[in-house]
Amino acid sequence: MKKDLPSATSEQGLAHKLASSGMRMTAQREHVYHTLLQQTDHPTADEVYLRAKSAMPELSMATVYNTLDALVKCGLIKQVNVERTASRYCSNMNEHCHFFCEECGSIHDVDFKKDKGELPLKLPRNLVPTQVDISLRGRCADPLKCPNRNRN
Amino acid sequence: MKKDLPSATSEQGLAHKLASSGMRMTAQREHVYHTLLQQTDHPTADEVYLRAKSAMPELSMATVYNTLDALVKCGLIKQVNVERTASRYCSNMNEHCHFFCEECGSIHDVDFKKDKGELPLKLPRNLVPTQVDISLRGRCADPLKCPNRNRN
DNA sequence: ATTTATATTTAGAATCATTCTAACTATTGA
DNA sequence: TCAATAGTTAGAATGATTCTAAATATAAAT
Repeated sequence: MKKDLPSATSEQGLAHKLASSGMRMTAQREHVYHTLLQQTDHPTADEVYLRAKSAMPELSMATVYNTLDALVKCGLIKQVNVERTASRYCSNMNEHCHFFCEECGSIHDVDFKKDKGELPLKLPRNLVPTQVDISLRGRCADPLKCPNRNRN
Repeated sequence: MKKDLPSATSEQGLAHKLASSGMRMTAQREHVYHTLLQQTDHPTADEVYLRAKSAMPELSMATVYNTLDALVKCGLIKQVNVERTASRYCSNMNEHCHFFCEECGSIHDVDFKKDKGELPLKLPRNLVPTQVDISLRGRCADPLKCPNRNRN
């Protein structure tokens, strides 16, 4: 399995993006961010906590929540809410949306087409959207064999 | 203000839809359903509880939750999750999506265009969606004057 | 009508994810 | 090196929702 070491690129990107939101770079933030980059499987805060804690045992849950918030605010990760259970976090920052398999609980990224025109909505002039969210639910081809079964 | 009495139509629709999901018609369910029809403003479970309770004081919160679930399962109402706070409920069953104003907290229904083609997604063959959800966030023209300010 | 089986309601306890608190520690800039 | 500020921590608190177990209502079958 390929586990990238913290790359200079992502470190600098992190420090820079944090700074430009008036936030400091810390060991915890760096570590949580890299934990997210290593396994791009839409973990919950709790899962991030468990993964990150193994290499940084003093890490607290509160810091994980704080850091995830910070990273979302910096535009380095996305918060994914396809279910009403715990939020999940996504380090894929390409524009995409999410498919939730109701059978196996996995979440799959779905890209937009190159030329995505306008959405077919009768949007009144008085409503000005800054964000559009599309989410799909259904089943993957074979949920029982899904490699992401209950984990993606 | 126009408050429709329980119409024969909606009562029968309710009884029938409940029955076809193997559920019984009860006074509580009827009352909660009509409470939802009377004010189509995306109330939370708690708000439904307060409104419904005034005319049926013995009503419990648990029953409101049970009933809302039942109505969602019967296809008589929709659960709306534009925020991670309490779910809201919508009795508009025309196909539509929701706009959430981050300024005033109001939720507005947005209809689809007649001919909504396909969504511009690169959907892999192995993912079969049964449901597509679009949600918008932004601001309404004048959130301060929004008639639905913090309540819609 | 009575009985029986099953569904529903209820209050309150329990749960889960998340946020808050207040003391402590680290980082930055003067 | 010090002061100011930001970040971390454990644990308590919160809020929405679900669970529990006893009481009640409904429907179906005598």
